[in-house]
Amino acid sequence: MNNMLNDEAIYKKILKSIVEHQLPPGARLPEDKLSEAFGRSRTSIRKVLQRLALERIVTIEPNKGAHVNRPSEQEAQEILDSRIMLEPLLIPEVMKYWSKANSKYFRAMLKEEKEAEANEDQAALIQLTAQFHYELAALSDNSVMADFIQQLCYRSSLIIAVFGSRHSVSCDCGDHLELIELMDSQQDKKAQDWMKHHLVHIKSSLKLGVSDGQKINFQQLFANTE
Amino acid sequence: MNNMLNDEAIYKKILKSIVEHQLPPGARLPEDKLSEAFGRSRTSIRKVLQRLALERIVTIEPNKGAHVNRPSEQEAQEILDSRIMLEPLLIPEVMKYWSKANSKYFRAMLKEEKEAEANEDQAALIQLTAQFHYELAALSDNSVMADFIQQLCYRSSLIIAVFGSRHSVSCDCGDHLELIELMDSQQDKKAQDWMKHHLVHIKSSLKLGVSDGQKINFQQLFANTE
DNA sequence: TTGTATTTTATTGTATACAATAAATAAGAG
DNA sequence: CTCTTATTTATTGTATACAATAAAATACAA
Repeated sequence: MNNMLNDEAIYKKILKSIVEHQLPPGARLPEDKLSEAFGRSRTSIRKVLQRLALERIVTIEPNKGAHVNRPSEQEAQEILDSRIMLEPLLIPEVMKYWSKANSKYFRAMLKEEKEAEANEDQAALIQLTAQFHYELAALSDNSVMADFIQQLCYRSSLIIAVFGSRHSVSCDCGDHLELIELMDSQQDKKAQDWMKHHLVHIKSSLKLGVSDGQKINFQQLFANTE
Repeated sequence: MNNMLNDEAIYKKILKSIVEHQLPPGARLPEDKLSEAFGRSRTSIRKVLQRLALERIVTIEPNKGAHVNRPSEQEAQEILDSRIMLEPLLIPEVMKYWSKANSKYFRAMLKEEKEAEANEDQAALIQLTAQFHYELAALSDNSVMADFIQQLCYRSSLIIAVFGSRHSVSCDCGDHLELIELMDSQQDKKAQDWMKHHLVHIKSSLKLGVSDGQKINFQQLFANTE
């Protein structure tokens, strides 16, 4: 049962549901419904929602409550641009401590990715793709940077929900393997370049500039074509 | 009067006091005392403290409440290393939009810094030094990065409180002016290098490796020297 | 005294009650 | 019927009450 989860556990459950698109951008998160679902008071739920809000996973509007954040086009670009700047920069730091054990661990993760892909388990696939990036960053000896990257990965999941094509999420299982191989063979510069291109590719796969549901042209949408 | 400040205002007041070292690292932040001081219920105060905790300005230990964060040596290094990585990277972005108006604004800020220095107003000096860095970052067209830098600047203020020499805080009023002049004359590369050296200099001015009160060698300290 | 056990005090953790606000519905005027 | 204005309903905002925990002070035995 869900009974008597602590705040951290509630936080993780909600976050997971959002990252895996079970709770899509824009979804309302009413305090009393969640309170009932988790068997805790609204106080605890509010605490969790406020945390998610500070991490920009959720937005809280005064007197209107919490919703899953729906990133704007600008936010999407800023987040991807940040990742394009930062993640390649961390590669050399990661490679300093790169070991056989690391390689094995990440190859196992890629296998899971492949399985999720085979089973068309979209939720698991999204989760694993993000995990790959932030666990890699966590191998650098700078947890301040790693935590920031992790947050950007979670936010990227929202971006994909809003602006992603099918291509955005499933394209790069093969690609991730390439990186591991470059790391194994100590090719710093190539690994760094790979990461940059990988992220640029993800960014370019987004359907930016399509004004997703914000200002719909009803004239065009319902034009009489009979 | 302080009566009826909203949460944001309370947050800013507490943050300011911490950044300016009125509330030093390690200081307790009891909910009921703050609640009384601001004329609001503990609920509001808790919300603010939890926000500060997520921003790593404050630490909250279960059943022990909130204290102003006392950064470890490792945390200090990670934060400074992050700034050394990131702030020079943002300089080109900032320079794209650099204008006469910006120059004027920042020169005015430097004037305030000088005044604070002349009046030996340590609090104002610390605040202005941090402000210089994060307002500069805010000129880049990436608010995600700018917000992160801002947080690192606030955390740096804690680092200086713990590991800083007098030198750390007051050394670089003249220096900041040099940067503005490089920006005015569009010397991208030099401005970038300057920023890196500036931050490296700040880092090296810290008294790291002195184990500040953590694990004192009493044997050595009270060795009989008579 | 010194060390342990017990009580007291101070402080945080959590739930709930009530107030305030926004959204949805219903009522009434033109 | 349409638009505006009340009224109701649902939901969030805030304060407070009480429980749980940790720290401090006291009492007691060796």
